[in-house]
Formats: sequence, structure tokens, C-alpha cells
Amino acid sequence: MGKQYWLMKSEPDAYSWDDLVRDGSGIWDGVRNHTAKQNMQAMKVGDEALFYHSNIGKECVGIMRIVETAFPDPTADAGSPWVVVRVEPVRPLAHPVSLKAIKADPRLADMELIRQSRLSVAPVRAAEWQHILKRSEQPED
DNA sequence: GCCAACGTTGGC
DNA sequence: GCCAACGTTGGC
Repeated sequence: MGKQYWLMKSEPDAYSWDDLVRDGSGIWDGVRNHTAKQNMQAMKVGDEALFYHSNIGKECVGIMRIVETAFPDPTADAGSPWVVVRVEPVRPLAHPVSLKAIKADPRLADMELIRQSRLSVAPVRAAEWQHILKRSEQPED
């Protein structure tokens, strides 16, 4: 299987894109949902993910690369099933792509982000990925 | 095994 | 601040 694409949410007041850029790399910890966990376990080195700011901003702001596959979440109790992956920033989007714009775009409205709004780690189809990147080339409205 | 109650996420 | 969606817990 070739490269796969993902979307990962973080509340920017807890951990933002700028925090990840500052750190150079980070582990995606704190995920406590089984579907999200399974998605992280399916990630391969080289897969790419959108960094989405939930709650504040509600927009995709950057592209990350998976640099280490799933391993136990050090913030979880020993023996728990929770995992993390390690990510690195690739580049910021020239212009953020907002949830509003995604919902309004028929080519994006079927994204997992929309279909299952509470899922914090979700797959993104290749066509959706390409379309979001294209949209990020120019500002909204 | 069902389901009501409760907690959390996240958009509005 | 509210609420919809969804997950978890615990009584039965």
C-alpha cells in the first residue's frame, strides 16, 4: 500500500502547530478513543497528516509526516492499549482551510472529519487531500 | 445483553 | 452556555 493520508486534531491552546514547529517533532499523545487508536496503528512512516486546530480556529493549518509508527503512550497507565505516533512538521499551509469551507465544498463534505465529527484521528482520501492542498493555495473569501 | 445515566468532544 | 453525537459505566 502506498502513502496514506490522515487528519489529526489538537486544541491549539493545548498543543498547536506552532508548538510542533518549535519542538521539531512530537508524539501524538492523549488519544483515548479506540477508533482513533486504530487509525494511528495503521499509520506507516512517510504517511502524511493534516494538523487540524479544533475548538479554536477550526481549520487545517499544516502538514505533518509520520516518522515513527505506533508505540505505547507514555502518558497512559502501563498495560493500557493507548498508543502514540511520532510526527514532524513538513510545512504550514499557505492559507488555512476551515471547517466551514470543507463543509461547504461538495468534494470535501464526505470527509470523515465531517461524518464523524468527534473522531480526533481520521483518514483522508487521496482526492480529498489533493483538493485541500489546492484550496490552501489561496485565501478563503 | 439491554439500556438509562453520565461524561466528553467539539461545533455553534 | 448549549446541545448533538458518541463512548462508557453500571444496574438489572
